[in-house]
Amino acid sequence: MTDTGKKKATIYDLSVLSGTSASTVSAVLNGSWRKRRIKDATAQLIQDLAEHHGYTANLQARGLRSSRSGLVGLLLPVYDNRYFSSMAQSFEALVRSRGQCPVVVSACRDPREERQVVETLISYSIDELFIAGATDPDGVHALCEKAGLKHVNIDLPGTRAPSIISDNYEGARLLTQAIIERALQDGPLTPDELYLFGGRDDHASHERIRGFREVKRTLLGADPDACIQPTGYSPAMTARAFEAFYEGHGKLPRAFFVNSSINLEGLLRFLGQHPHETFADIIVGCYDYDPFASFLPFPVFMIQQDSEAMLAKGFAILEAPRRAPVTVLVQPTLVPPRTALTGPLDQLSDAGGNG
Amino acid sequence: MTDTGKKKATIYDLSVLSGTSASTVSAVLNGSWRKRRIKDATAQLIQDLAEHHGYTANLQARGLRSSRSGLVGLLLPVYDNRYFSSMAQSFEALVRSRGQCPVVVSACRDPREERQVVETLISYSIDELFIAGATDPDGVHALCEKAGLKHVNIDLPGTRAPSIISDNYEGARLLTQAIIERALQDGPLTPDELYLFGGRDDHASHERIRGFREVKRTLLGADPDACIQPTGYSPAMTARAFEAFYEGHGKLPRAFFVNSSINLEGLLRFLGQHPHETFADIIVGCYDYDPFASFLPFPVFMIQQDSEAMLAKGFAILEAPRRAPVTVLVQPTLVPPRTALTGPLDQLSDAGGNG
DNA sequence: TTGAAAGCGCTAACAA
DNA sequence: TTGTTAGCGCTTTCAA
Repeated sequence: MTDTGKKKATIYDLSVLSGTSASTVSAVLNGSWRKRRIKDATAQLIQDLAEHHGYTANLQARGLRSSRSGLVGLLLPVYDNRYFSSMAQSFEALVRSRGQCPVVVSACRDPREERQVVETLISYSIDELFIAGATDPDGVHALCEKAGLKHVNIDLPGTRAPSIISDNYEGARLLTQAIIERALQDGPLTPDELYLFGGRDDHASHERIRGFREVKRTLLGADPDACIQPTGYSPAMTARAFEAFYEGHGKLPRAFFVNSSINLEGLLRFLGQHPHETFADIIVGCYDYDPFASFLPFPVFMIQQDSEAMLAKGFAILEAPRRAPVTVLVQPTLVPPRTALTGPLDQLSDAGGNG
Repeated sequence: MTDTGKKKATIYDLSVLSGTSASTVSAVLNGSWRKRRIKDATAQLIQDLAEHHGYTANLQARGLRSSRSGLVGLLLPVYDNRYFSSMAQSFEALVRSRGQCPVVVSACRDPREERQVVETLISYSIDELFIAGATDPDGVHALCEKAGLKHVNIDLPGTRAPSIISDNYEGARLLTQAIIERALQDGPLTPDELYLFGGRDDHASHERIRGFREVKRTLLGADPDACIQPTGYSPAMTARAFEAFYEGHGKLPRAFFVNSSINLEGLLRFLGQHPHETFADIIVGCYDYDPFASFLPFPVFMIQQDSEAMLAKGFAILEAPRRAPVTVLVQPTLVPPRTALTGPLDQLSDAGGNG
């Protein structure tokens, strides 16, 4: 780091300094020198020089030339909840451990934005793309396909690309069963005392609703259609749905299944408007894990999805020679109330973060 | 999008098709054509052709040539908590609204990793860097300086670069006062009933501790040193600290200040090991905002930092002609218990996310 | 109003 | 074991 400023050193600077050619320098500095049979002494000299002058490769130039970038992308719908933020956290570690550079982007569940973002990533010649939560997976797939970009869907059942999805049906069954069993401890439960809130017209919601209805019918004998209340994926809309229900019925259902932690935030906004003693005896199941939600003043069962396993499988599939549009199911876990699990942060040293 | 495959179209393909030169195509496609006085008809023709063939610029080539990339970086310590994930969310929106491409990376609070990540970003010729939570801001600063990369520190008091920081002192005062007032409702509070847990040897912790002690001394008349319990920033370590305290005293303090949401997660892990009735009457202040924490079964006061304002100020500073290493203070907000605020997600249409 | 040409920093044949 | 050379796709003078 003696070079105190000016412009960044290039392989040409180094070739002059070392009295070798640029291609020799290039080979030494990008690791391909062993197979180019460059003398150890030459390599050593160049490496020392590079170190001394604080050389770092211009990755845009390298990428331009080799049409690869060392970048691996993760496309998220949003950052701001524990499911996706912990997925991003795991992704970072995984990609780094493979010597590549993770790039996380979000597209706000907007199909236009999704395509736009993916095009940008393609323009940077990213090497692989993990798609977690696109509203239009097949549109994104088409772009990737066209650009020859390897990609997998994470927790998203695309029909055209390999997909690793959480077993939403099984998870919903687990969760529904847990809610019912818990509710039965407080006395008999009639079918119209158990609702499902949240979700939208997507695959995950369908599967979860299917699992919910099936278990409910089996255990409670019936499942009136009115007990399914889709609200979309937004805290505000979910809060309104609870408010409407409350106005109509004078209370919340005794027990309910909430389709995601975002919907659960909607419940909180509703609760914030009312004394919580009013709802002291509700029982909630949430399809998602958030450590704080686990300690709310009523029982909250949660389903924790194994995003680390999904990502790992994703890499495995991308590495495999044949990449048929398979669908891999990953099993989620039931988390009982008042359970604070460890997360990806725990793998860091004195991990955690300010904030 | 008629071109069904093969290689991506380049400006040369388009120049042949349009019967113009590559430089004309380039100018038309990068928006500089008005000032190059290119005929409207020519521009239109080329744009149609580009559209038709699904042309997208190779950003690595553009970046290589112009040594800019359109990329704006945000360096986070970690993703997985609401403070940073919501900062990432705001960052995305802000950068996109300026027509640039946000790149979020994390460095796990590891100084080596931080420098490494920043070097990578520099190698991609990113245009600006927001540094939120580096353990070694001045080391990072040196790298940026050397590369001529414009950067600001967010919630981090670097001495060498402009810094926008949350007013930790004032926030801690607000929070401490709120805790004390609330505790006094349940009866008199002695100085040894109010503790501070969490934090480490960093600027933010110092400021918060200073604010805490000052208010405590003013309102309660004293502040024994034993009442400050630094635990580092990790849920696991914080949980152990609470466990140790509990073993020693047979109870938790009546009221305490927790230094971050990560430390608060540590409290949860501790609580998960004990019946919560035991702690039904504790009063907690948390320096950070998490919507779920707001509804825990005991009063939780929180401080919400205004990361959106910090980022916005950051952009303003980067745009200003003179960039002295100023320090800008941003005021945080006190959030009373059972208050679920809106977040950056609410600015999306039917926002929110699966998971 | 447009084109020709040079070159950003790097990689990878192909020669030597 | 190493050097020469020809680009990767784009921007940007400068000349026409």
